[in-house]
Amino acid sequence: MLSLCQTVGMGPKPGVRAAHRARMEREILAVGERHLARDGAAALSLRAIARELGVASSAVYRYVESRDELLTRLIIAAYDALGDAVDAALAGVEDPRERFAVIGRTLRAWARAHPEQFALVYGSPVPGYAAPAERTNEAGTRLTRHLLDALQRMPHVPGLDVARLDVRPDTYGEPADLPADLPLPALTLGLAAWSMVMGSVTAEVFEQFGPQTVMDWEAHFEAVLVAALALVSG
Amino acid sequence: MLSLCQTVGMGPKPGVRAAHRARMEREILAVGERHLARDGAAALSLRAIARELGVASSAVYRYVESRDELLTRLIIAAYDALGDAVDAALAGVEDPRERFAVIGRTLRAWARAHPEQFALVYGSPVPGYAAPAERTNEAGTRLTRHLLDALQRMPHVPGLDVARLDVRPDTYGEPADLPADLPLPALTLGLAAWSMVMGSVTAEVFEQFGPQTVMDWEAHFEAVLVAALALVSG
DNA sequence: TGTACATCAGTGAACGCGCGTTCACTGATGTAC
DNA sequence: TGTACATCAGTGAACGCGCGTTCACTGATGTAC
Repeated sequence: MLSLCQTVGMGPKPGVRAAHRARMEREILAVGERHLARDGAAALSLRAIARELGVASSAVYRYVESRDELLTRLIIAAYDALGDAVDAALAGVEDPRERFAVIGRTLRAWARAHPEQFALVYGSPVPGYAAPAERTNEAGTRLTRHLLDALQRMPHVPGLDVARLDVRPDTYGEPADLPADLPLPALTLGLAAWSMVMGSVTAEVFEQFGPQTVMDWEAHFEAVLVAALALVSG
Repeated sequence: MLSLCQTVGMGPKPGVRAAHRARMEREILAVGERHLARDGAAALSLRAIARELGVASSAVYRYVESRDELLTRLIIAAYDALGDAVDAALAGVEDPRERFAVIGRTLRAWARAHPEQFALVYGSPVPGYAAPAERTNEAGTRLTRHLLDALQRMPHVPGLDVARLDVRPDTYGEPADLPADLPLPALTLGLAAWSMVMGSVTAEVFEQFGPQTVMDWEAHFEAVLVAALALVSG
């Protein structure tokens, strides 16, 4: 891989060191992800990671500024893993209603496969740690952008009399990614529909409904998607 | 209070000790709640509680079996605080649709006032700790019982063509509290509507929508309640 | 009412653990001439 | 191509911290006669 880069001449030649450094950074992140998945964010420990890598605990500080900085990287990695999954799942899907459903299904599948990562980004915040928005924002909004795009492009056929939604324009702000031409009721119902999807995934992954309530989550979730879409788009 | 009990003759007389013990138990729980609110469940520490009470760390073990047992008590206390709030708010409200809305509003108000308690019971699970269901179940289902009761008694006018909900009866189990005479589509839509409410509260309290998206959460939440009720009950 | 004994609350020291982070250091890898 | 110097990776010891939990103990509160 090193020689390949040199042969093809891409960028400054990496050298043995740069290659090792890149591999080490990847391994730290990978081990961190495994520990996260097993023990949760609060228990994430640089010493434990060093131990597993067979290296002195101080060596990790060559690659990572601090525990909190590693947490930040793990958050970004989680957002990106989910974002990549959504990108892949959306490929070739044109109909915006179907795109909404695909985003929901992908979120659910990813959350089930990586519950601790899901908790890290969409669950309760890690106490004593606040992710630096300027580093996480870009990865964190990938899913949201797809979602708002789909909402904007689907037909707006509210599933209820919108006059009953007593919402004024200044209820919502103007974040960078919010499409300006999304009519107000569609925005309200879109957020509501998405909260329904998120709430369902959360209920399943965190087992909020207690035992013996929902037996077939797959079927229930498909019904939730139908209801969510009916709300926004008829 | 002590003398009162003796005079009225309720049960075995408490004595100075019993009174002190009861007060101590209350204080430990209260300090625990404050620490929980400030630092989160993962940081809950018996030593810190003892320190604040001005007592040797070992003394706490007279009243609490272990850290995990205290966590269990705090979970039950949180469920009960929310349950009490819901009970109080529901008093005098007859219309089941309004009762559904009141439950939602109370949940939101309580979650905003006690975000860490909310996270403890409805957020990501505490790693390395599983609440013993036999102790938490009763308090944990108080809200659910009110909810299912309201769902059962409200008119069932689905907000969409129920034929599109391809849900079979065996999608759901038969937990003790699930009313048997709740028709299948109403159950599906009820859970979906409730997920929407929960998802909205979670989004607000955990700030999942990013900055500058929803400015007036109060107004947005009222719209969510309207949408939720429209889904189940027209 | 008074005394002997049992129960309980709280102490303080200790065990053993893991953590984040720093620091002076050795040895290997790169770079400039 | 060879040499002198700068950079980097990794070591191991240390600092200071907080934690849960146990244990033998003192002194106060209750109970039975």
